[in-house]
Amino acid sequence: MLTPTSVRDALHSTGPIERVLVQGWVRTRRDSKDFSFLELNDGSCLRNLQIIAKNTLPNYAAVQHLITGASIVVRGALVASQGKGQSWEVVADSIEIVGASDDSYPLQKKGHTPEFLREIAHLRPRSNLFGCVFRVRSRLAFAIHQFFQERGFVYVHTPIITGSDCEGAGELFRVTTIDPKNPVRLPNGEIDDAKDFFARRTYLTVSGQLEAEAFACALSKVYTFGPTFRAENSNTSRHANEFWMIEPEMAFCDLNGDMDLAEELVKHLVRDIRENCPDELGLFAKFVDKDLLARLEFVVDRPFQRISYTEAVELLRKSGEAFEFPVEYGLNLQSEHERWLTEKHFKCPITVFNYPKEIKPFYMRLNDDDRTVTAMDLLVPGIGEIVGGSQREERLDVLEANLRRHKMNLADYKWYLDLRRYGTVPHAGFGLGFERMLMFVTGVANIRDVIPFARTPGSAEF
RNA sequence: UCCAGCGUAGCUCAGUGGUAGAGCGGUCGGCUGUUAACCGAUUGGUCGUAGGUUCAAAUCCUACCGCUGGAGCCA
Repeated sequence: MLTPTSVRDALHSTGPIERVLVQGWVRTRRDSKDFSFLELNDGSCLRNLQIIAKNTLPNYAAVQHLITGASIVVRGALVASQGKGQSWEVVADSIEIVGASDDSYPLQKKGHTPEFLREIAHLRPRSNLFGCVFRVRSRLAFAIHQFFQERGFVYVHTPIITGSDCEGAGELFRVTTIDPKNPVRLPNGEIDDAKDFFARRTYLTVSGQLEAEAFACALSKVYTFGPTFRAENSNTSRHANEFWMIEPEMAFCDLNGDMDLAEELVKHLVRDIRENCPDELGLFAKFVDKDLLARLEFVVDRPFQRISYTEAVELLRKSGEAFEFPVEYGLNLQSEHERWLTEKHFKCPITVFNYPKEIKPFYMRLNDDDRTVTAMDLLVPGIGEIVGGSQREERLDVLEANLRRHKMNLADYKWYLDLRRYGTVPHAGFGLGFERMLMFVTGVANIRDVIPFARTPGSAEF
């Protein structure tokens, strides 16, 4: 019984192999006089394996009708190629046609636009571009775990269904088993949430941060890595309603430690992908973003710039640039402002920290100036915000005051306040958008093209 | 959700008031250790949908749908 060899392993062979078994999908066929060339791809790598199908094969007539998309199992010999372009090829003894394809198969061997491929999300991983994207996605996820595990972080699975509805991170999807045609109602006519499955209102999580804080205040260094849901009607290339997020949280850590970790993480991930996915990056550099390799090198080589919000506002005001939106202390930085800072002024990733307390959520730690909180946003060229984080308010009285100032119900946060009541410690963390990081390392410009089956407003077909 | 642009063959696009087009793909044939192969022929259309203007609409107008880019929200 011959065990299958992947295309990747076959192409990396150090010598000829008398008997190999390879299987996959036909990318293209070229006929020669007495034989046919088949390009076989099995997704194990970007490159195809060339199969020589001689006209002495009993099913040669059928082989000559193989077109793009067909699946085959090939038995034969791996030999040094006579042609240019590849060092190894398989001379087939037999070709079993497992599943034929026909002329309605939408993928051609020529380039397709990502927009078209998005409409056939079930077939697009068979394209070169998306095969590369999803191999890199897998490697990036692995590199994230590796980074944290090597540094003693504990992986925490925070809940996907959550009861807290006011984390300040946007609109939430409701989770309910209430029959919309026949809900149990209160005397005042409102739906009785106490009769719902969890005996309260529940939602899909918008962040695992609050739960991660609880675990950081026990296991010291933790991280989450899981799906996140936002019900915002966002129609941009950087937003999806279901996305993955990495949220480290560290006890006994301040904002500087937090910024150090974010910078170290981003650099580690870029370095890892450069080292482990060179073929994929080569394809992105060729067909997606010509400046990709130079930008990634730049990121690895140089320290990220760090400036306070106040300094950023000063720089923007002195820039002489005609911005569409006003630059003023106390206002949020607009996309155009962030872009100017990272793309035009510093030309590298930057971390902006210490934002006015009025524009940031309740859990961020108040600075001694009483005006700013220890927020930090890591901005990268081309994408904008990739990391958002802060040192958390660990002082019980200040946190309670924050909750009141944000008009939030203290009783809903009893367990969160307990963390400050019993053995409170300074702690900090951030959220890294997994897809945004993937966009950054691949150069792919639309978030819908780095998610296997994207969920965006009006779109959940697959 | 707001602003702008675009919907023509399976794909990428040209056609901007007067006969529906090209390249690629598919099919057939030729040539050939080819490799985004090459050469010839051929196939292929509710011009996004519905109204309207006009002798005549892919082309002009209106609405709707879809997609793309930008903005807001943020990861």
